[in-house]
Amino acid sequence: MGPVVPSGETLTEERRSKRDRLKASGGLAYPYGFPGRVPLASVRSELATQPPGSELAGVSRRVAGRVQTIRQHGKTAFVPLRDQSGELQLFLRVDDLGEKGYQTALDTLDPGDLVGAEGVPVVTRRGEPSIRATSVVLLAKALRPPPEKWHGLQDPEARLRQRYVDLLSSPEVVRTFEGRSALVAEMRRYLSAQGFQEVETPVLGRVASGGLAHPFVTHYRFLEEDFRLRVALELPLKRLLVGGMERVFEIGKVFRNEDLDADHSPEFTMMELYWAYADYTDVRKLVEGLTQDLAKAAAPFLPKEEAEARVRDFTPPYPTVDYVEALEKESGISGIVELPRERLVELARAAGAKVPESMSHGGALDKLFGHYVESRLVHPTFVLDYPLETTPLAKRHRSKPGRVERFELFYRGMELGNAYSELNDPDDQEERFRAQLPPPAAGGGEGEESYAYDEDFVEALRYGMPPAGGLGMGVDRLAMAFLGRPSIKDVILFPPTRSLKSSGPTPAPGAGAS
RNA sequence: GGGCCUGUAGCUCAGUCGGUAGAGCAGGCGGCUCUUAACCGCAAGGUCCAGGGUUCGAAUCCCUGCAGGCCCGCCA
Repeated sequence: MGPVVPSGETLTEERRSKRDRLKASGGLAYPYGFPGRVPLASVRSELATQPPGSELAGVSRRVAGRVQTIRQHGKTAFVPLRDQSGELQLFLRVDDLGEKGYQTALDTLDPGDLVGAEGVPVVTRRGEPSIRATSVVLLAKALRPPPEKWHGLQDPEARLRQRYVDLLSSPEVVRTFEGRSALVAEMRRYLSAQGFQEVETPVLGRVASGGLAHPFVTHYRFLEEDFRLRVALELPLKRLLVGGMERVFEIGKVFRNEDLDADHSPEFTMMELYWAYADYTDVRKLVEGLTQDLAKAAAPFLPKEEAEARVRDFTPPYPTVDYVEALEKESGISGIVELPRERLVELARAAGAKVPESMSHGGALDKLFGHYVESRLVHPTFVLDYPLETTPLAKRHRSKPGRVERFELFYRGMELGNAYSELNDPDDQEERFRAQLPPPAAGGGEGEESYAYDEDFVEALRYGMPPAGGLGMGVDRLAMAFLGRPSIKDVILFPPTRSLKSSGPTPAPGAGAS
């Protein structure tokens, strides 16, 4: 005997030879389509009022889907199929298919195969809606077996690395992504109805600004220049306000060269909108309307009680809290924002945050805010009016000194959106960018993690940007929030994974330890 | 980056005190003309994540590495 063949390859070979046998007998292993096919759910609903043991006499339907399992009983067999609409079983009988056709079907089919069938809609004596097939054809052979039919694919790593297997075996995962799709479609519809135009701005740019993040850097050979992938959509969109577009939005990927965890992914989808002649209070009303709408749009994708609870949660108006008041209240330290930077750094460290010595006053405040306040904001809540130095692109508050007109929307301790009355004074903008540059002696190698100074943006402001309100929302997080998923990986189809290194012998560090 | 946990058949999982590998599903063969995780019988299927160490003997104990999950820290 030859070397041991791994059993996984044996399974693949068995399936391959079934396919080839079909080909040899004149069948097409991979036909070009299956015209006239109707969704399985439509046949199911046609049969909804039919009593057990009856059929739609004289009717013929063509259906297609993936074989879930094959229950064979000698001269009859039941083959449940699944398509995107749902499930329906084929009822195969020697009497309908003939000896040869019946045998061929059972000899070639395996769970996981994609098949087409034609036949009469019937309800079996046991009451199961079915197609009593008069013909069955293989549409594509699955050389790999599907995961175990009862438990599905459980290995969390495999579910990410081979999302297609996760999807084909787990309708509820498909459902989540259908829900995400519906949310994004509703967002587009809503904004469009409010008069916003969707635009597309560059992913590649020389300066990655508009957000606080490490950019990904790449190289454009033709221009012989390094480019950065955008970390936010903000600055190009505001340039459009300068140019005379009054209501714009963009939904697109942004990239931040940072850690991956339950609510962060290095590439994620952002929606930003800019609204000329409005301010952050107008934007707040819009966010209430939009999120209320999204909660309703998500309802069909959730269990009834969960959907109702979510719709209740997102019934405006949402409570508002003042940033400083909330921080003072939760931390129990009055006058906290006036404390010197060094003291804030101490406090943040005492609260368990990892804070570099050089951290700015605003940065330390944000740590404290995150620690004391954010996790407690369970129901939708607007936090208003952030300290000036935390927010270089927002307009100074009209009545609260040292603050900007900004709000963030929190839900279940997670930030869903961020909005400003947009700063449109070019001189102030220049100054605020400068204030954000890393402290000269700080070092720490974190140089890129600041609001990069976008010179051309300041130049654009010099031409005059109308007063405006702006908003950014994390689309992935919206999907998490409205679809009730705990991890951002649950709403990203193909999340990043580490590469699998070849598992050759690793050098033994303490080689030959004796 | 720190802590805890996980990795065994294609899939889902057992594996006791360290004694040389198990089940279910899927697949193969046989049976069965209304099943619903169909059922019944037979046979087969393994790089126990990788490398090293301890030991007469390692899936099991120790070390290192790889991959993943959760918690913490951090950017949304």
